Amino acid sequence: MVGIRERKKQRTRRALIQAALRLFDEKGYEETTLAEIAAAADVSTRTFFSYFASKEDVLFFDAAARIETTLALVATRRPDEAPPELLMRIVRAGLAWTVEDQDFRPEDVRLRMRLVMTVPALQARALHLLFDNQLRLTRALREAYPGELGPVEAAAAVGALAGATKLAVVASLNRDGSLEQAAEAALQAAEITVRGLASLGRPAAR
Amino acid sequence: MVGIRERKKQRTRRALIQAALRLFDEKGYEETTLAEIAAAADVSTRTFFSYFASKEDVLFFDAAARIETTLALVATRRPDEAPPELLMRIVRAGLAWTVEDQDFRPEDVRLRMRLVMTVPALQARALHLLFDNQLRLTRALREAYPGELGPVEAAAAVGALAGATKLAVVASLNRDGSLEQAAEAALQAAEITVRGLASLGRPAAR
DNA sequence: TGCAAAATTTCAATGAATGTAAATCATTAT
DNA sequence: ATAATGATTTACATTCATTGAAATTTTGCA
Repeated sequence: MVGIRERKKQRTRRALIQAALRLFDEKGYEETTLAEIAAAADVSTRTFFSYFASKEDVLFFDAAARIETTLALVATRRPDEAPPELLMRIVRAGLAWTVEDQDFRPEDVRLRMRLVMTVPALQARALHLLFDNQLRLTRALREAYPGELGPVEAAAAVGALAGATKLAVVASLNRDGSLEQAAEAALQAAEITVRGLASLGRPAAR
Repeated sequence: MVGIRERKKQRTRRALIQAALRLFDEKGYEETTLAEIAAAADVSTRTFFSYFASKEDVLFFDAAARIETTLALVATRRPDEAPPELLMRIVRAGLAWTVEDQDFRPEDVRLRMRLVMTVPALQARALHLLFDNQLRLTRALREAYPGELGPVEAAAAVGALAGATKLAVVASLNRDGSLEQAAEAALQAAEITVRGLASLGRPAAR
């Protein structure tokens, strides 16, 4: 499993990611060609596609790992734990993962986030991945609460939490920028969602 | 405004849409080339791009009209109307628009929905449009409730409702298929969201 | 009718994505 | 140590979406 072959592949993969990040930063996403990325990582253009399915995908290298982790979390559901509690644990774990990324420099984490938020093609890809994960999470949630959670209820719960946190994060980043503030906004949005939108507007219960 | 010129353009636009729908249905989305669509509508390939910005866009011909209508609805906010009530009105209006499409045959409406749900590129585009609309709706909502609604609260409300209904619709369509049932699921999901996810799991309050 | 603006077509080019066959290279069995 | 094996990479060729520029046609109006 850890032969020269495997390690070389990991090195190439990382080289492609780093090359892409650097070039996207220097010249912009659409202005950077695949040929340039491949050249900067010292592989042929064709080889790029045996590592990533598309130009967009190179920036979502951790997507698979994230969804696996999320689904694994659902399996840790405690017997007395209601769906909203479990989902809140998942939200917090997801935010933590983003804020403290161990594999890449904070600089690169911010760069990636900026790219994903500003380049339409990347935005679309991100939303698509997120959506796919919501579908899978919904299914997993129903399995974690057999008989207790109807299809519409599960979809509503997952969709509402994901939608609220997503929009809160983006709105926060658009307004000021700090990752920590965005995470804080996401948490607030999640709490509002659990409590119910009805609590908005009139009561103003602080 | 209603000169020969305008009407001809509308006819060409419609011809492109219909040709695309037919070909996508017959051969599949990726198997259909722009050249074929243009040929079927009797225009040059280049002309396609003066009507639609991309191959994907031909299936989202009503996106602009929808968002305009939605934003206009926000402006009809009544003085005593709380945010969740206004948002529920918007949700219902959006569902109605989808279920009763006057411009196209129900057959084509279903076809389009099937395409958007199954073709990754279209799914991504749809999610991107939806997301953009949520950002605009969030901004409009804050303007409709000046001083009363914080940025996080507005984002949470819009995101939660949009996320819940979206996932409920897709889950419903994946399970059985009828548009009416999907709309019903969306309404239920919206109500759950307004009431709060906390109401799930234990209480089971019918 | 005849001209100016708008729309369309033609032509050319770029770049992402994919298929294919030849060439490389780590690993394994002899 | 070496040849066979299988995985990877490369070089090459092609398709197709998308865009720019110039040439041409169509339409609205003086």
